[in-house]
Amino acid sequence: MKQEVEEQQDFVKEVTKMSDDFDRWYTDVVRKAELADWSGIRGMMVVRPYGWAMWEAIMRAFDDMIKESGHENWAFPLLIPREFLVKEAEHVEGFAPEVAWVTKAGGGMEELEEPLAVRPTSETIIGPLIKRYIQSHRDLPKLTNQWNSVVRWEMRSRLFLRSREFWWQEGHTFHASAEEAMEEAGLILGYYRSIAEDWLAVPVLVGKKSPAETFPGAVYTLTVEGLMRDGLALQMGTSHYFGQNFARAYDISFSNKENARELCHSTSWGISTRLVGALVMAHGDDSGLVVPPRVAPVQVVVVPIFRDDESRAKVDRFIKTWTPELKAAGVRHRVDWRDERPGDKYAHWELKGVPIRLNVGARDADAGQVEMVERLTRQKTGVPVAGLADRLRKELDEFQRRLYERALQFQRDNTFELGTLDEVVAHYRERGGFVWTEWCGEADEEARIKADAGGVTIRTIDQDAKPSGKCLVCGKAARYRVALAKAY
RNA sequence: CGGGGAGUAGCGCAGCCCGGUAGCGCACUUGACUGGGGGUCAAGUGGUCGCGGGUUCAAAUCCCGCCUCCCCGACCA
Repeated sequence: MKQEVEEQQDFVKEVTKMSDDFDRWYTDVVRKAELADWSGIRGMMVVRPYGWAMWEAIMRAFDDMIKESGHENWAFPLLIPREFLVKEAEHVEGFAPEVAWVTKAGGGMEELEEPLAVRPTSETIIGPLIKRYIQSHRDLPKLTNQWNSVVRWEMRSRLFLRSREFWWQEGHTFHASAEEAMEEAGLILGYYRSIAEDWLAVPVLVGKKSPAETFPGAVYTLTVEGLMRDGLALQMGTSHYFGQNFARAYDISFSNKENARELCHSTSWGISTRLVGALVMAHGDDSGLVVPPRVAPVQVVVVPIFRDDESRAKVDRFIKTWTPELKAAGVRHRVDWRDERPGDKYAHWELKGVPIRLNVGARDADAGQVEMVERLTRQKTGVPVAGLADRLRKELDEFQRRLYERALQFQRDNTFELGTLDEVVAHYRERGGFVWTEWCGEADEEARIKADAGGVTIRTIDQDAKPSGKCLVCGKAARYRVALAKAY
């Protein structure tokens, strides 16, 4: 027996409404739900335990996936000698504007003979180091990954989405053949899709980047693109195939079965703490966060309700009869005994997006039940404590599924099909979302879209589609079916 | 990095124009009554006024330099 809550708009009062100002809403939620803060050092953030715990859940999930397929974690240096950094011309050109340099060191701040770059990504240090470990075709594939932070000197920053330092994983793999390397890039993209969809409950478009959006130095870049609730797209993970570009620059080669020297084929791929921002912007509402159960630091919060020592003791005893069962069942839960009023606690945990709250008072103890309230609809349901752990696991699975369904519906409602640049320009004057259209493949036409439609870019190319129509810009025969969007 | 705005208690702000030794709300502490959606009352704690320099008998207030944050642009996971 479920009862609807009449008015649910204003339960959490300390967050700017999403509809009033999405950017302020986002910042309010990230800070007030205790995910992260600015540090006072320009562009550098502090990730707080509640935010980091979500990243930890993502790390665990992804780390399990790559271990399963034979990848190994390494640690490579933070600082990259200039001579290494500059070897792959296209790559350097792409990253040069945002590299931070160490030029002085020691007590006397002595000038270094060779400046050291703080890694913006590690291709250029891993390349020259990994070649030591690759001699023969028997040493391949080399499937490496590292969990670390990197520094990119961004001019404008946003919590989780763009900061001068961010935490991520960067995978770097080396293969004996192009086919195998391309397969690797595709395998990882599938993992990224799973992280986004199965774990974060964010549906994504999966495809290839246009040349203009391809990672510097890559032959091609694969991407997963999510849609945030303000209609902007967010790149949630990329996987790059390098061909032999990096192997050539760093002479990463091996002896094949015929004892001939051959260059490796390599890939790299990454997902970052940006995904925590994605989860906020894809699921949040005017009351704050809504956290997908699979990555939720707290899946179930218990709010005891009592009025004196006697009822407090009674409620405490009652709660202790079933929390061990929750623990055994792997339900991440917390009992909130803080000395606050129940209403405060409700608002607090709603802002933090905890999927399920259990209100437990003396009445419930007598009845052998709890009052279950779920975060999306705030529906209240009386649930007997017999079999509570199983029930909660079912509810959490259901919550995860509904969150994904809701996000998928949103994505569908905000995905359009248009044929001409004029239509695209008109569309983005009014709203956001993805627009599928067809494109000839020329860089000038791509630049034209960006210029005319106010920053709209090609987010991804559908690799399976065979276009039959005309390019939206020039009207010539189209070669690619592409998804457009304004993006973060 | 260009244009605009701002830094005063943990948070949000007033005071600055017109110099005279620091204030309000929330939070916090203690106590009482309370407790199923952000309660009431009372008494308290907390500040080198972003940093450095200058002018002055005297600087949160005026002048110069720097740092940080916010908004708008160009660059980006």
